[in-house]
Amino acid sequence: MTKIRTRYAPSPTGKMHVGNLRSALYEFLIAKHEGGDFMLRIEDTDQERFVEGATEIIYRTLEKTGLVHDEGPDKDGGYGPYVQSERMKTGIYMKYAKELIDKGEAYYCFCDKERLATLKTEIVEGKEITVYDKHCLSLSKEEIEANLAAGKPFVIRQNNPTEGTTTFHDELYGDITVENSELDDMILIKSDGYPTYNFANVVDDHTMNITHVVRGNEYLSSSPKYVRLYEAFGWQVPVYVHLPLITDENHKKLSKRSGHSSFEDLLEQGFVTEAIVNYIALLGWSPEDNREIFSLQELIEKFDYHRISKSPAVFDIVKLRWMNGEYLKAMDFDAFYEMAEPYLKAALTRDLDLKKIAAMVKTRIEVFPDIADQVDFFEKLPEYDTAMYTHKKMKTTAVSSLEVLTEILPVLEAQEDYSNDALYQTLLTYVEQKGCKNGYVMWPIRTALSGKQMTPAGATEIMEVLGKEESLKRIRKGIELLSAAL
RNA sequence: GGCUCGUUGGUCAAGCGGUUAAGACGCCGCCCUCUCACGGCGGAAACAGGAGUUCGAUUCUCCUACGAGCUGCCA
Repeated sequence: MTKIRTRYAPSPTGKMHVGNLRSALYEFLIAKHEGGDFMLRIEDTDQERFVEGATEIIYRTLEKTGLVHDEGPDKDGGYGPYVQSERMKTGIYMKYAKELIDKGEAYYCFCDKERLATLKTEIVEGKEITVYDKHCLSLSKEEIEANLAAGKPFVIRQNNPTEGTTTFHDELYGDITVENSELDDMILIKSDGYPTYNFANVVDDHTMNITHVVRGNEYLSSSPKYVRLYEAFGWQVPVYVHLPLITDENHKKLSKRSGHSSFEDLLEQGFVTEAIVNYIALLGWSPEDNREIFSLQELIEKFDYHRISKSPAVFDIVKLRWMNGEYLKAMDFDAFYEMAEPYLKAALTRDLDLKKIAAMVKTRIEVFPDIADQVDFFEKLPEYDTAMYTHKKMKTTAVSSLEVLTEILPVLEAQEDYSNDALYQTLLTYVEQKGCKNGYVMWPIRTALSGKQMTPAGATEIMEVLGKEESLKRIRKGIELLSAAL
């Protein structure tokens, strides 16, 4: 069996969106699962849409996600160049286009915009539907020569038959057959000399020995035209794997405007790379068992592309958040701290034990920005309503809380050891004396310390972090507020 | 409009002629607990509709509906 070669062929037009990333991931996995090669090819044949820096984003993203390419512009594997604009300079596309012309499978077209405009047949949903009428196919050799000699702008179009059908096979979708009359004579070479995606893609995939063409579903309906190109050249048609679309919650194709769907945006929102990769791997593919958490290495082992689904998948940020939380919980503490520290520092300016706080928060957040809301009370006691002291389950009321706080204050004032363990012992002793439930005592103290309904830690842990002075200050404040309210 | 593809709970999905139709996220309830979270247990929630084929269809075929993609000198 020949070695599998797949490719990720993005056009450098901006950020890498989740759909792009998933294509790259699947292309990588399909190759690596079989010990094949994965390559990167930059498709920059549209100079107008080229965005400065976009190529760098592609490199950075592939590197960060671990989708290491075996060949690419920066890693010559003998099939270069790997950038289409550079390939064009070698004359490769024009050479093959001419070969097609010689075979009668393509032809020069000198039609200008004005003539094309007369072809407009109908307008559907604001878009003009034009079908080229093969006008230039009937040009004589002499006319063509004359036009060329006169320097008249031209394009080269594919010459598709008007009768019969074309069938191609997709690994996921099976055989797809279309009437040749539906195939319009698409442009192969643009008037600026650049090849269109349609042509460059076929030429490059063939000349770079790509065995499995893996790409988005949006190419499914134009694939018959590509297959005709392969056949016209007499080249072996590659294995096709068309991937289902990823949509937003409204089932619309993920768009830049719907926001936050690019890989970089997700990182900014506090997601970790591994979780993002893991999540998108499951968007359109599932393993044989029920497992959901996979490292890249494990994905390589398990990824059988025949299990890719055919229907589109909705990108669910809520589930991604859950998965990210799973990754944070499983993360080694030092690694977690390193990533959490900037968020901690942004939220806390006092001198507090950030590591202790990080540990508290680790199992309680899904993404890093969640930290702010969790720890804000350490920084500053918020304004709070004394109604919070009344808690049904804890059987506490404003009156009972005032009593507890008043009784415990001198004890805490006398206490020297403000470690969690020591404080906890002290409070338990008090609970025993009183003969009440833990919560009856803990709730009012925690409330006074935090001013919040919920905190990432219990009363004694909070005191440990806050320290004696601040803890007492907050408890006195609680007594003051309760007294005033009663 | 034409062509192509798709359609299992709100979402991701398993299923590939016979099942009480998995599992996960989310949601709800209970337990655990120094509040919340974590963790544990449980619950509500689905085969788009209609014809066939078959002893039997979620699984196969056709039609309809809905959705999406393409219909660019964009990829």
